[in-house]
Amino acid sequence: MARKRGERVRAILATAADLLGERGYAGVNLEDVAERLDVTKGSLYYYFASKDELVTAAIEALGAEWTDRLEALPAHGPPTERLRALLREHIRIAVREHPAALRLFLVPDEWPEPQRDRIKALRHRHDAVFRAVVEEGARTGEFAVVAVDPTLQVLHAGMSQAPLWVRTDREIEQLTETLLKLVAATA
Amino acid sequence: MARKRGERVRAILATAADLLGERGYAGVNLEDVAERLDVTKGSLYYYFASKDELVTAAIEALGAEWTDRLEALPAHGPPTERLRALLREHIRIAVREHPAALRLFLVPDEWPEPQRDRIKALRHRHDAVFRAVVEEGARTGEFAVVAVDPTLQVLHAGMSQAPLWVRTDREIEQLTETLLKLVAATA
DNA sequence: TCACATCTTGACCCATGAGTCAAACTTTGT
DNA sequence: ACAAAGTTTGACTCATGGGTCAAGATGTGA
Repeated sequence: MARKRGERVRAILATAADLLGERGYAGVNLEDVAERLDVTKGSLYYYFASKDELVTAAIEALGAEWTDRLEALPAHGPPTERLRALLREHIRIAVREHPAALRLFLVPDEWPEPQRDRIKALRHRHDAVFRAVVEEGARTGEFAVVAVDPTLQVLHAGMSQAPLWVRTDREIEQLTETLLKLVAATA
Repeated sequence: MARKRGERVRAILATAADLLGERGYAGVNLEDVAERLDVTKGSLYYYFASKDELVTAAIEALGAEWTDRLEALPAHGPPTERLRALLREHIRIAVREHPAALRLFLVPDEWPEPQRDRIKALRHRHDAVFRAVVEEGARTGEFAVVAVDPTLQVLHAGMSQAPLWVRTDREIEQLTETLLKLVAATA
């Protein structure tokens, strides 16, 4: 049944994403992915044609789900509140569910085009969520930014590295408020 | 002569650091490091006992030189100016000289203690340079920060990821000013 | 020129890990 | 109960890459 297959695939992708985050692309071997799932390597090749395929799909799946959750947040209210909610949610997911995601999206430079493009598309969609809010705030004057691009880049950088130092709820709040300063009106 | 040996070692470390940044720890092989230096792998083992030794030394050397240059900046004047100079210099070095340094300091989780400690010490020294300025500014009231730790963390994150998006001088300036907002007094 | 130390080489060993595949096992539909 | 489809296995090949080492090359000093 297709349902069962789908779940199998999802389990594989989730495990691969975990390991990938922990060790980076070159550090992951399919033997270990298989072992964590209590199957053998050959079995993975029944679902995926190659390591690259599996890895790309894993990154894609995690990234898509992540962005889905951000897009599901309420899209009304003042930009400051919406940005705060986005930052908090993103950092929460990173810290609590995917503490190793940092390395995950750091794609090797020498990857084949198609794979890189898929990851790029992912990043683009993720970026758009934050960009919309920042641009709206800048337009209405509620935000004061030096420029939109570097602001977004620092937001992403700060969020993605959060699990390296942040643990507690209080630290999540502090990081969120710190990042909000990037768009705050200055004295 | 000890002088020649020192230069040889430095050349090896620099090459290793480059490759390491491009591909990450697991992606680097000594064969390629050797080839770039026009020697054979065996020769590297005359200077370093193992891959880990070589890699750790390479990270250490690059990191130490980097921090040296930041520490050499003038230590007087108002905190805002000093922080601006630090950010600009750090970003310049990253973008122009070590665009691939991002992966370099992302040490594998399963490394032996001694190696990890050496890298940790490096980061600590680097952090201290920025911390001193931020704390001074916060003390005198020239800076307004949510908390010192998250502020420093976001500064580091933003700087280290700079080469991913920043190229031109103008972009370097914009990123610098954006990061300065993290410590700016709010309206 | 000779002896001694300092490199450098290239062939070698060995473990790891990607990818293959025929055979066996398990479902599912009839 | 049976057959076809779907899934898993484990043993296999092969390339890569860390690490070793004896032999040769290059320098240095007397």
